[in-house]
Amino acid sequence: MSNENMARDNFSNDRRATITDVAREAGTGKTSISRYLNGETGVLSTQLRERIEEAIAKLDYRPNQMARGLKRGRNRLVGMLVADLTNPYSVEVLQGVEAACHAYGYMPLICHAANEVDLERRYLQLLSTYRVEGVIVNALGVKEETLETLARGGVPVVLVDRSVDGLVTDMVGLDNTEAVRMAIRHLVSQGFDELLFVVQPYAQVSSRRVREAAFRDTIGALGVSGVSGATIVLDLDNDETLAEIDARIDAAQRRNRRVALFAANAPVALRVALHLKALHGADWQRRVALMSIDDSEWAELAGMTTVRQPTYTIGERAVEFLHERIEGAVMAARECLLPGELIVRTSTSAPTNNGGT
Amino acid sequence: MSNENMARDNFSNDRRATITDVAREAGTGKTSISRYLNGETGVLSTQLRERIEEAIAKLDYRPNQMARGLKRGRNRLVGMLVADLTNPYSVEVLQGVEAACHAYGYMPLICHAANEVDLERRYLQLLSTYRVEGVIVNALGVKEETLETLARGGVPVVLVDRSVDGLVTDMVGLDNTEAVRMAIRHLVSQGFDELLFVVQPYAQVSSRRVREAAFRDTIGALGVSGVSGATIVLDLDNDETLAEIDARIDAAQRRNRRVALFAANAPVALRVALHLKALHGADWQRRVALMSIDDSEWAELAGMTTVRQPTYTIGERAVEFLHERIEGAVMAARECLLPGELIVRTSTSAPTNNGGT
DNA sequence: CTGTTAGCGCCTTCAT
DNA sequence: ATGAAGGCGCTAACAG
Repeated sequence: MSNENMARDNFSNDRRATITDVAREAGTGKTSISRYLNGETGVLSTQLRERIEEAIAKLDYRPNQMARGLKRGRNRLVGMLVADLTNPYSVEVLQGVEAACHAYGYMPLICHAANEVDLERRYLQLLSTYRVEGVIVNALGVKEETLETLARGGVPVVLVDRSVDGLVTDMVGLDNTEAVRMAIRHLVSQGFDELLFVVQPYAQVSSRRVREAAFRDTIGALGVSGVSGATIVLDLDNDETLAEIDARIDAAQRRNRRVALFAANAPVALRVALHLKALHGADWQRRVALMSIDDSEWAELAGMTTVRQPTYTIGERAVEFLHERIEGAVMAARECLLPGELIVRTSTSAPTNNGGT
Repeated sequence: MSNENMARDNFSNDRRATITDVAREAGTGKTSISRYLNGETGVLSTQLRERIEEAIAKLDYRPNQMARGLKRGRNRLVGMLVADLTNPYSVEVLQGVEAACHAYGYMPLICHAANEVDLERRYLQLLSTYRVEGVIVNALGVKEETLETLARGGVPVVLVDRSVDGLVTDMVGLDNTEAVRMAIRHLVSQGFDELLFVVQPYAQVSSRRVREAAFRDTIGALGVSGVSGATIVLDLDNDETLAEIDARIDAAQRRNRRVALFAANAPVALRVALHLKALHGADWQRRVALMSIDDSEWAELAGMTTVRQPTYTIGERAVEFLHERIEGAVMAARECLLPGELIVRTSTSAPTNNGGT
């Protein structure tokens, strides 16, 4: 037997070592190994412990989590279902989730629904079959029977960013209402008096609805001050809906209004920016002001004012909620709304009131 | 008992139903249930099958994957270790991986190392304890003992984008050499004659080294034609290294050279762009040409020329390789280098040769 | 302090 | 065509 293979080949060639192998190697029973693994130290004689450590090292033994989970009923797995990893928001939340999971000793099982309801359902079922101890869900929003089944089956669920109709669970996200107010306050203070809120079709996504409602309400309350606004629904999969934006801007500028576009999230902002650039050329930013919720990486490059979400904290908080639930806490569903932060950049500085034609 | 609870409460209240419960409910043995679950249809009488289906539905039974895996030795889990989810490249590769995994019936366990070696190692170990059947790794690049242990332990490993010193495994990524050549060819054809290649410290990341080498070689071969170039190492965590870029540009322009910056990847491109913007203002793009490898979402917005990587395909191919290996294929390590695609935009159009001062 | 004995939920011969 | 029994790797009572 070649020298370099010695270490691994001691016992049966390929198969990973099991607790039994270790016990045999250490000349003891499986129980002691198990105790050692579970940190029940101090209950083992020093010499036994040493023998065990040697055996483990020699066999390169790693306890099989599946088997442990099967036995004790908890596998430390938590599911994290993300609607769209393409959205930087999700990735940032994810980072918070991951960090918190590690702190609590969970292993996050990340699933990416890619905005497809079928995938969402499929992953939810999969998570269920893997017996995750809890699930953090950035749901697509559609009433998902599987999700409800999970929740009713005793698996803790905490929602992120969006709530789901008819499902009462913990939920954590941005304080959308206040965020929108903050943004509008800023725009108005900068002298803009015609605000165009651009949002994707609400579909079932609660945060979009809430943001739009907040926009409408705030504008309504501002009516007397001469500030007006309107909502434009933009379908990212349908370029034609972009035309309405142009029309609105045109009309307003013709009336000599100082127009500002307010995108409900980063994907919308990007699409709008691309469109405006195609329309007005490289210096489109001098033609129309644009801000958005979500502080994406290119916002700084474009000098676009944004409301940054406390994404990382959202992720952390979600895990905290989940952890409490997993530990057995029983209480009414909680809602955690975190404040956004206004990042002022040049895009909303001087309302130059540059006319239309 | 309230009516709405009837469905779930039939058998013991909370615990998920097990195969035994189903067998009892269907008035048969566990074996038949198992057979049904494994699609050994045609071996079951129609009526038995119906009874089983009813029982499963009634109890909302889902087989426990952990238990199955424990028994048959394969749990259909594959690990996907991502160095940095913040990099859109990774997310795109991920999508290919996910799609392919579904096609093959694998469940991808996604782990995010967040550029931390400790995390990388920890996740690798975790994946090992969960007995994944294979791992796709976008490694940090450092010589990772754990990775080697895994591979030698018989777990198939496929590397993405980067290779790891001293580790021979399948690997799939961009054809960096050709990509760089293509880019340089483009720049030269556009009239640029002073090319500055900006890359992060190579550290252990093979793709960076390869790209830089390709740049140096290609420029070298071009020497006669009056095209020159240099490599600038940019540390994203140290703003001071940006100064060198300015100095180089200045010097070259003073010599009346037509300068183009060539970023080795998206993060570098973004940092450089931000810097240039801070330095030259909103119309920085008229002052200096910038292109990059990686076609990030803001590239279109900035009108930046790029080489787009076949990210999705890379992910798919990685899973294919892994699958073959899991199925037991034995052969020498393969290397799959996919071609990039040049996306020409305005940033590299007219080398206006705008002087320095 | 340490070892023995039952299972966890499922699959797989092996009988029937 | 169907069921009974044993065991995957591990933990958790019980005994010693």
